[in-house]
Amino acid sequence: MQKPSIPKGTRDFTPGEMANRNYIFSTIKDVFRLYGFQQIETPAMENLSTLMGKYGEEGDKLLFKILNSGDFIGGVTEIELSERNSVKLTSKISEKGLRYDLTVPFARFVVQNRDKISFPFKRYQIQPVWRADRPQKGRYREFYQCDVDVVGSDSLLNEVELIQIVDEVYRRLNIRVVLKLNNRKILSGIAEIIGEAEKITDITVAIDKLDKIGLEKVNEEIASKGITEEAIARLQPILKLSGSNSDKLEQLKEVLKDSKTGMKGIEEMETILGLCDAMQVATPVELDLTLARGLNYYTGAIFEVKALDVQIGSITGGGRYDNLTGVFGLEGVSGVGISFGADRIYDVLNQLQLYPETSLEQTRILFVTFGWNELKYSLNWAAHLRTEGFNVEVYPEPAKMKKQMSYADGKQIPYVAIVGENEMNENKVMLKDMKSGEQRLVTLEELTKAIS
RNA sequence: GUGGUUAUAGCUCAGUUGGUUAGAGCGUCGGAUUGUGGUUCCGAAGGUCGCGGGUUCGAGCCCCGUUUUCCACCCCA
Repeated sequence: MQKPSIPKGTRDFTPGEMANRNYIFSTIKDVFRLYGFQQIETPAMENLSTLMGKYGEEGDKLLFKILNSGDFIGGVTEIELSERNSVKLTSKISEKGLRYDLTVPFARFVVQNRDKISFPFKRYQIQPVWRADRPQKGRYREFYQCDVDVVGSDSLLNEVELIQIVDEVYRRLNIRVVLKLNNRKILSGIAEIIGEAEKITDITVAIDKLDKIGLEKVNEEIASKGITEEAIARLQPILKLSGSNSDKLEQLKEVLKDSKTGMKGIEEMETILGLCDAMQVATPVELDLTLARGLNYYTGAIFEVKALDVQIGSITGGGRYDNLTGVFGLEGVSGVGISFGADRIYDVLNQLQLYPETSLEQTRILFVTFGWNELKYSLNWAAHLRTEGFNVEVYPEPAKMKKQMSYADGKQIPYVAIVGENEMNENKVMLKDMKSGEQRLVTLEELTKAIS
């Protein structure tokens, strides 16, 4: 007999775990709806041509590819096989892949369904994504993203609205967070000012590690990318920025005054921060230049949310992308969006034990019986109670009392209706409150009242 | 993809320098208790020690390979 197992980086969820996960999903969904976002779904698999090249070279490697059906090796020549070039061979034997995120499929969706949607289009999407990553803490190969995006509107109000959503979701979930904010235009301005505009990616990736590896190592890494000493020297004041958001912006204005792009970024940042103040966003919003991660397509604001009380990667992230649909042939549509990492939020909630107590209770009352006649009798009562909106179960066989009662206990069902001959004759049931242990003989009407 | 780490009952874990028939707690099932769960007592089922190979008279323990777990790097939710 074989021992069953599941692929690495994937997980099963028990009913208890699902109750907790659904609490997260419904909280997030409720807030999304509060701002008028509408739900869409896209297929788990996309054509590889849609996915490839959208996440950089690293991303392509992390895509799960689906083997073509049937004789997938048939069209491959001996020469191609003997070359042993996996990348080349992949395109011959696989044309579909599992989605890597929700943003690219969404871009595809917008382009393909442009006749059915009007801008600004506000959608949310809660679905699993897959990455062929090596699993570790807070990192899975299958995990859920909860995306909200607005496309077809340049207004910075959209950024602010997303921040309000973050604020509200984490307020409802009772998680203390900080929202880090950066702007790609400011980063571009920095690269421009130090005279290394083409090296912006190398520079930002290195800056991103400032917290982790320290100033010296960052400088080493930048130098190793072939950036001149002079440029590195000019970068130093930026790396050492400190003080409040407005302090930092003042210092940046001085440094970036000759960069049109950089100044535009600062202006955007000031607008967003100003509006957050005006909207009384409770979550601390922090200008953080080291927040440089991000997919290649961010062009304006970049967001990241970190939990304050649990050490885990970011639990929400996103940003503005000016031309995401461009690769699919629809130019000039700007979008901004964020993604809540449901599985990391789940880990945070587990660690902090922040679930509401009621989230386990599903069934309100269980009917426990002594014989098949009593069972039949109970089915009628149950049917009636269900029309009243109660979640009701009838134990499917007249098993031993202990067995039936243990079942109620295990599922934490708060009420049990015990039905024997005496109860049937009186047209009543014995209602037991499982918490207090008290029980009394009641009519259907009294029962309805007692368990509401 | 790189480096380290882990794997023993459904779960959490013991298991001595390599030595007979691999243990515990929890859970499950049965009984004490034929109209009463959560407490208690008794009992039972359940393991090719991740898998494959090697060393040895003898391997859960040592060696090699492989898969898996967790951690760090790369990257990311």
